[in-house]
Amino acid sequence: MPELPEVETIRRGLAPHLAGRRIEAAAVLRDRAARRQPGGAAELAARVTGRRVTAVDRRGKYLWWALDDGTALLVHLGMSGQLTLPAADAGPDRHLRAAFTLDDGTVVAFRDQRTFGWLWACDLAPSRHDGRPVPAPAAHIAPDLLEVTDRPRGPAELAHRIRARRSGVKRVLLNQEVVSGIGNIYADEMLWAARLDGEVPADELGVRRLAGLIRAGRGVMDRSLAAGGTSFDSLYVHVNGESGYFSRELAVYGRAGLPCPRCGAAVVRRRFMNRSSYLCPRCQRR
DNA sequence: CACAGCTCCTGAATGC
DNA sequence: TGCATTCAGGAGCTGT
Repeated sequence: MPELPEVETIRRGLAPHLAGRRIEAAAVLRDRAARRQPGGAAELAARVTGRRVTAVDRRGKYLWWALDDGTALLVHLGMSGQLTLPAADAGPDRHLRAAFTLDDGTVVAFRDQRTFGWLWACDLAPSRHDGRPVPAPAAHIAPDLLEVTDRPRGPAELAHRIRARRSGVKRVLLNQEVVSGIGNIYADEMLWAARLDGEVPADELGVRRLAGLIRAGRGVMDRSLAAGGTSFDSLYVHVNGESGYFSRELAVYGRAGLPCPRCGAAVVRRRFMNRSSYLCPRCQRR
C-alpha cells in the first residue's frame, strides 16, 4: 500500500523525468480516475495539456505535479495506484487509467488495479495547518511525519495535538488531518517500535510518551525510505504490500502467529475499523 | 465540532 | 471443478 515512504520514493523517481517537461497530451482512460474533478476527465485533460511541469511535490500520501500556470495535477494513489514509465514495447495494460505524453516522448502511466486512486487538476491554496501552498483539495491535510520531525519543536507540538483526541491512538495516527502519511502498515510498525497498544485512548498518554512514538515513527519511515531507495530500479516500488524490499523488515504487520522480533511472543491479529491490526501482546502494553 | 461506521473497487485466496 | 464468500484498505461521506 502506498503510504508516505512509497509515495516519496515514487516522487523521487518521477521528478527527474518530469521537471521542465511540457505535457503534450493527456488521456484519461477511465472516468472513475477523474471522479473528483469538477468537469470530469475532459476538464482534467484540458487543464494540464500544454502546461510545463515545474516540480513534483508531496505532502503525506498526496503527490502533485506543479504546473507553470500556478496550478497542479494532484495524484492520490489510493491503495493500488502506480505512476510508472512503461517500456515502449509494453503490451496491453488492463489497469491503465490515464497516460500523459511529455514533450520528449516520455509517457507517464497512471495504473490502478483497485481504483481507489484519483487525479485532480486543481488550483493551489494555502494549507489550513501551516499556510504552505498545496493543492486546494489537500488544504485540510496536516503536515506529514517527515515535516513534523524536521522541525525542532515538531514532535512535542504534535504530541499535544494527538493528546487532544479521545480515540485510540492508532485511529488518531491514521487521521490525515492530525498528521499525514501514516497508513495501516506504518501505524502498526511505529506502535510496535514504541511498545504501545494502539487501542490506548490518545488522551491517556503523556506528551513524552507520544513524542517517543513520533520519533519511532520517523525511524520506521527512514528505514523504509532507505529500502525503497535501494530497490528503486524502475518506478515500480512498494505499490503492493507483498512485493518490495521493506516488507522483509516489518516487525509485526501481516505476521500473525510469527515471533515478535523483540521478545519472541507470537504476534496477534486484531480486528480494527473493518481491517486488521497486528501487535505483540507481550511487549505492546496498554 | 469530534467521532465512528459505511462505502467505493478489483482480484487473490479460501471455503464448501 | 466451480461457484460463492472473504479479505485487503485510503479517505470522503453520513449520521449521531
